[in-house]
Amino acid sequence: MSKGAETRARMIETASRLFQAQGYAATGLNQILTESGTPRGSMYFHFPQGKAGLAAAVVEAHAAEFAAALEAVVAATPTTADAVEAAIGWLAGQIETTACRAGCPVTVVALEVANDDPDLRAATRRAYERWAAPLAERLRADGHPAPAAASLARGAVAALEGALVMCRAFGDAGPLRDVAATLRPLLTPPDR
Amino acid sequence: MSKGAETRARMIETASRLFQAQGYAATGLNQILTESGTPRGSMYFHFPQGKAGLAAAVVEAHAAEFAAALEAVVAATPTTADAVEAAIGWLAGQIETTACRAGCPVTVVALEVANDDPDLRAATRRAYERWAAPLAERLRADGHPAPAAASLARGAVAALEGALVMCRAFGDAGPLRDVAATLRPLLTPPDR
DNA sequence: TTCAAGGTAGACCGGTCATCATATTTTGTC
DNA sequence: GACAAAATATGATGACCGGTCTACCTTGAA
Repeated sequence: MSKGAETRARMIETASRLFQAQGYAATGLNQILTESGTPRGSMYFHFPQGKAGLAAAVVEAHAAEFAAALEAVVAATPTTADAVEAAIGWLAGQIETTACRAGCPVTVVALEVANDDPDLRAATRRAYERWAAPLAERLRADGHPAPAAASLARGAVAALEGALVMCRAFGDAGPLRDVAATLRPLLTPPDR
Repeated sequence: MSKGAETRARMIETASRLFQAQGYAATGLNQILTESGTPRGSMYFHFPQGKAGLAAAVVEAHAAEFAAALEAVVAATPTTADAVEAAIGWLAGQIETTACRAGCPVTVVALEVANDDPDLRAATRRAYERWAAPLAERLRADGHPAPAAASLARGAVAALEGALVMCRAFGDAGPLRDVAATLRPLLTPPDR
């Protein structure tokens, strides 16, 4: 990785963390620069679209990272229910070790910016679709017909995202565990 | 209603609408005052805690309104599944008539402010609990044991909230319908 | 080593932000 | 009508905002 690419990655990582903890509009570029130890001049070099461009990169990075994690647990567990539960276990760990400051930057950007930035709306949509895809595929392999599998996968992603928000309100990972219990009977194939 | 109380109510209603559409930090007090046609001096009179106090009033008002709506549909429908579906139908209508600018101000405040304001965190928690309560009660009446009913009710609320965020990203009410389909088998009593 | 491209440093800009303070007006009760 | 409480009007404050600009430095390939 070149020095510039490292600078860029640090900006994205710090922005993601701050967006998760406190939202998009409340996170100023000065804070991102200070906490990442990166220079202002580089911000506009790497992200010519400015703050929105940075947000797009954050959404894309998080989408890829979480999609990879879901694909990995789907490949490593016998049922969709087990995969989702593994993902939830990981998310719960994040919530607990960060005192609820960890969440989902895609949800932050969708809520705060999507109405006024069609590109960011599309980016957040792609992120959610990307997360539903491995679950839907697995559900089809479990015997669900394709439309129902896709719908159930999206429902599961919605439940996860809602649970993350509620963990913020409750101050603990309880809601994620509620969602794990809620989804289990739906994601377990009938032969189990 | 006195003139002052009307001013206060207009502030809360406008703030709620703007928080839903664009988030908390991106909504400045000037915009709230301009769009509600209310005076700046009155803001600090009615809300001595300032913007946070206004947010607390928004959360409280929305919690009460949606709890009342849930209680009404629970009382008017034969099963929990029907009640949740009626609520989802209403929410979908809001999403569609506002081009996705309607959402949930409690989720906005939880995401953006709860980490730095313990009072607002507690207020958002109470709101979610208030929404889960009528569902849990109904699920108990359907035969679910109390701990499972409470957990499933919270899971359902999480799914609803996540669906609202995803509607923002998708630009339509599709995710709410996915969640309705996802929850139906879980909320339908075994004798149906 | 050279040099072009990539990347950085840092000052500056006009604008917005939430809050505060105090004088004034309005409201509501007796 | 009197009067106290409620509500409003309005200007001011210091902090912060994202973006721009230009000179300069660093990197990486030939």
